[in-house]
Amino acid sequence: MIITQKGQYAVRALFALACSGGDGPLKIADIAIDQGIPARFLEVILGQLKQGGVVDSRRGTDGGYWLAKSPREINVRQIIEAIDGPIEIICNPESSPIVPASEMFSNFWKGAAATLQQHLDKTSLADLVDSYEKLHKSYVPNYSI
Amino acid sequence: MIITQKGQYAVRALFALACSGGDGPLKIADIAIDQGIPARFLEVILGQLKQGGVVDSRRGTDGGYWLAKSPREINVRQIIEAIDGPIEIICNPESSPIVPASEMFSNFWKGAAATLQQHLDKTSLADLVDSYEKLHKSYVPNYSI
DNA sequence: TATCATTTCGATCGGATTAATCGGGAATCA
DNA sequence: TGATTCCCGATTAATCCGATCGAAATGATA
Repeated sequence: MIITQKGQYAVRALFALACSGGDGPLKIADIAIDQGIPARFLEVILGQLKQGGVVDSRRGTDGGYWLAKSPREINVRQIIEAIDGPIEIICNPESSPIVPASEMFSNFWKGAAATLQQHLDKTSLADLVDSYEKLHKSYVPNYSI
Repeated sequence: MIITQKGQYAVRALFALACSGGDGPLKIADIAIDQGIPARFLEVILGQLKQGGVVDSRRGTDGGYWLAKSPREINVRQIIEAIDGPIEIICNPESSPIVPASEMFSNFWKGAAATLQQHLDKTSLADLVDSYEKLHKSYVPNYSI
């Protein structure tokens, strides 16, 4: 596995917030049921996303969470990195000995990471909502010839 | 971390075999020193690569390992997958509940994995040797104005 | 055939990381 | 004041990964 479960949960939770369109905050419990995420774990995740400035929140009876920016301005890479830290292909332990080919390999893995980062960069929450709606529409049977 | 240490070791070990140019097998101990890999761990890795048909080996006094195919025919993706299994962005546990957006997300992560796979696909062992030699040549000081 | 060097195989261990949970405290609003 | 909800720190539980070990099988050589 490359991206942690926690990171996936984060994307799903924000997707739910984006879908709600911003009329009133969404409660943890509701998002959890909606997206099949353990509620208590989602608490932790949303807390981290708030720290990262991706969402904002309010307590109390009509409390809950909402997106801090527009869905068009939030991309998947930002979400993942707010949760799991920088997206790397490899993590270079301090102890790893330097051999003649180390530099070449380091460059190579950096290049691989870059292609992945770019791909996640160019997908925004709005894009996810779009693809979901497109996919969902195609389920509606079409009987016109 | 996305690609395991074990996978990295595998690429480095095969790089060493590719560099040796195929004159006689290379011993585990030698590769280990050359690339800074724990020898005992390299045993496991090379065993797995043999199962995957990437290398071949012989025991005894002049034993050791060699590439089963030409460096041009072995790419990084094959190596990684022989060691760590298929390159996925996410691993979907059985227990994960299905929600309406599950299919959309599944497609999305598959797409992300595909870009990474393609990048690793198009880099062969021969390419790595080439980049290493190119990089190494640049270290030689050039005093001609 | 005897011997030596080397690969081969399976089991295992500790540590790190991750997933998830818990209890209680603090804000918000009616 | 009370109900609701977020907030925070600590803790457990489970999994995975890197690495190691001992002993057996095999091949080359003399």
